[in-house]
Amino acid sequence: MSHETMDYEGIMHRAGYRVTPQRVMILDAVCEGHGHTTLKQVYGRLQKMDDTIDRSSVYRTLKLFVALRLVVSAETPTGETIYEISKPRPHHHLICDTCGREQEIGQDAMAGMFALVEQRYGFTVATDHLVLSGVCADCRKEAGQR
Amino acid sequence: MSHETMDYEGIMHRAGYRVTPQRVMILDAVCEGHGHTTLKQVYGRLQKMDDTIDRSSVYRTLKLFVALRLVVSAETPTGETIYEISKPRPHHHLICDTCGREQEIGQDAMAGMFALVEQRYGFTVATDHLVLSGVCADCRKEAGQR
DNA sequence: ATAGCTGCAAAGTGTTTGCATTTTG
DNA sequence: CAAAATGCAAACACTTTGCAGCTAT
Repeated sequence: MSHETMDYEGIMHRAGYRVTPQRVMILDAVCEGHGHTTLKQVYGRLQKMDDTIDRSSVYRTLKLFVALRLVVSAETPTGETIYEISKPRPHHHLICDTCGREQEIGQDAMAGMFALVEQRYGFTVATDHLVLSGVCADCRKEAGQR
Repeated sequence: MSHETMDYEGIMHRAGYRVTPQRVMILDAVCEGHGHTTLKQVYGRLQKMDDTIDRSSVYRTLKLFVALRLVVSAETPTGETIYEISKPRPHHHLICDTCGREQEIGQDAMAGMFALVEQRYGFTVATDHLVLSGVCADCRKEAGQR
């Protein structure tokens, strides 16, 4: 879901926050990531649009967006924080250790595991954006040929 | 597995690294965490044993231990890096958002999900130490009573 | 003996905060 | 107009690095 298809202005307004050009640009920049982006990448994209925007605004705004659930953040196994426009349905990611490619997978791939954890340990999982690392199909095929 | 039950000296030695008192102390301090610890906590414990040990040694050593697979590291959903003595079998953790308690769960809880990801996307998951957040059984019970 | 490790100090990175000024509603 | 957001600069926290001296093998 790109931010144009969601009522981000309404959400921000209802929560008592202002819609400033910077905030719109930052949301745009997150969208342009198509999937994950790091804060660094967001900041880089913003520089091209308007180089007066400050890093601290990006930090503040991203944090706000996550609080408002306009944006989701997650930690990769290597400790990077990544941001992404919220989707109507929770989803997760696979990142290939070899080629670095990222792939999105649906909540249904996790549903069984979450249910199992709930059933077995009585623990209700809230994590809605997992990142798994491993080796993708293509890279494994290539590795096999060698 | 506490480090006393594994041949850490042999592992280090075979890999061409020296077994120094600092390294032994750091491994001890990770052990004392019983489950997760942060670098900060490890450093705190070390201070009580020997306050001449330097932070940089802790950073270096922890990194070495992870490379040697004596210690496993993981990222929590909040972006903290946690360390833990390697266990013979991979396992994962549940952290309760409400009470903060940590619970260990076996690989078998994930096995089905990993297999599904493999089958459906051809992606071989390598992540061997996941941390899920959510609400534990006790806290949910309490919340329900209110 | 010597390659490797440690502590120290300094430099990097990444992130947060206080405040004057500007802007939104 | 008032409240809130921005940019700036400084502070902060976390992590890495170069190097001289020390230590395990």
